[in-house]
Formats: sequence, C-alpha cells, structure tokens
Amino acid sequence: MDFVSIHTWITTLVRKAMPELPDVEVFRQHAEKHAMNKTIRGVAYNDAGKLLKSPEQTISRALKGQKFTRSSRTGKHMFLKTGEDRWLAMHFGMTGYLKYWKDTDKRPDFSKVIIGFEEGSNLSFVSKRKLGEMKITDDPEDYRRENGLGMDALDIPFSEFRKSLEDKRGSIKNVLMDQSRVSGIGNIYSDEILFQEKWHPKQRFEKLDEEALRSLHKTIHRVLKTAINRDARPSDLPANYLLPNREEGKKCPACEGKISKIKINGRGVYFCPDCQKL
DNA sequence: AGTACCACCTGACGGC
DNA sequence: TGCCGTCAGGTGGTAC
Repeated sequence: MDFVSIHTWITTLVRKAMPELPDVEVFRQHAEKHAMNKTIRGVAYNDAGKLLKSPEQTISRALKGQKFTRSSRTGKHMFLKTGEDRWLAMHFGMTGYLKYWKDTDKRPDFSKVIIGFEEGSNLSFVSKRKLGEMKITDDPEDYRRENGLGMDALDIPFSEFRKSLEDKRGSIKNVLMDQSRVSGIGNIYSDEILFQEKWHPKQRFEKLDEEALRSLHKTIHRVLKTAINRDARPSDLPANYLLPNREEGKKCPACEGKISKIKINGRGVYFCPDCQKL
C-alpha cells in the first residue's frame, strides 16, 4: 500500500459526522439510548456564536431542571422534548454531531454546547464550524412548516412522494436535494441513490415516468435504511455501493469503469459515466 | 423556476 | 516548519 492509499484509508476511517438523514437518525438514536430521562443540571456554551438561534438564556431556561422525554426527526433536523410545548431543535450543518460522554478526558473537541446531567454525564453538540443551528421551538410540526421542510425521505409514502414532486423540474440531482419537497437527502446520499438507480446526475427529472419514479422512491428508502443500519458509516456500506469508493478515478464497484467528478451548483458530484449515462 | 455563484465559518490537507 | 490556496458532506440569498 502506498502512502496515498494509506492516507485515503485513514481519512475514510476517521471521517464522520456527515449530517444527512442517516447521520442525524444515528444521532437521534444515540440520544435516545443515552440522554433520555436524566435531569439536566445546566448548559455550558463554548464559542457557540451564530449556532444559537435562541438566546443562551432561553435555551438554558428550557432545559435546566428538565429531562429529555422524547426525540423526533424530520430530514436533517432533530428534536428533543424537554417539557410541555418545549423542544430543543437542532441542525448540524456540515460538521456537527451529538456525543454523549462521561469522563472529562472524553469531552469531544469543538463541543459548542454541553448539556450536563445531574448524574455527571453530558451531551455535547459538537461542531468544527458554526453552520448548524440550535433553538427552542414549541412544536416540531410548526418548526417544519416555518422552515419549509418537505416530508421526511424515509417516512414519505409513494403517493405523497409523487404528489410533492409532480410539478418539479430540473436535474435529478438538484431535485433529490431540495429539502422543501422531500427532506433529508444531501450531496452524499443523492450520489448513492443516483448510482444505485443508474441515473446520470444531470438527468432531467421531469422526463422520469411513473415506473422510474416508483423505483427511485424504493431506492431512496433502501439506501437510507441501509446506511442507518450501518451507523451511517460510508465505509461499512455494501461492496456494490458508490460511497466507499466515492473518489475520482477509483474503480466503479459495478463495472470496469472509473468514477468521475463533476460540479453541479458548485458541489462535487461523483458518478460512474459508464453506468450512469445521460 | 432552475441554475450558478457567493457567503457564512473554520479545520484539514497538499504544495512549495 | 510554515505559509497559502483549496476544499468540505450544510443552507440561504442574489442575479440571470
């Protein structure tokens, strides 16, 4: 193994916190497993800056002395209930994640907000950059409406899927990532879905027929579910998936071709030009 | 309406 | 070793 391969291998291993739907679902499960029904002693803020969309005081007041009693998620947004009509809403931007920890030497770097429980453990909102958000809302459903979020990509039945996209036009890549129609799919997983469906990213969405739409809907569900079952670690996805090989020039897992990279709206898009023809 | 591009932020990495 | 340019999975706004 040469140096470049070793380097790629290491970055693949340590790469984490890719907050699209599967990642946020794993954060939610992590919170559900560790952080529920424990009395909150207080909240500490560390360079949280513009992450906070509610004042520190509002967040602290909503959490202190309370317990998280429920969790929910829509797309890439997650919610923890702290009281009657009080929910902590979180979005993780490009680098955020949640981490439950006990010993001080386990505190993650870049813990922007630390929720401390009376028993001595903590839940960190970790983010290297300040692109995510945290706020208090009285109802996740209102929050969803206010933010113009479409139905969750994992929950949406086919009839709703078809309806919410019926007048939609443009590249299939952009359509999949439009959070106002179907929420939760980002740049990474849209690449995987298109690879599985063998659509070129620039395929016009409006050209898809009923059968193609049905297949797309099924594949969205399958890909997201598979990722969640593997803790949203791209390197653990099945061998016939694109994501473990999402790198320019790498061998396509389905044919003898090589993976290409193009730009769409300034985002890096990876696909196999032999499998995914326009 | 769809697309391109910039801005928001800041760490990580490659090249020199 | 260090400086500098480039890039990154998020969203939102603007201009065409």
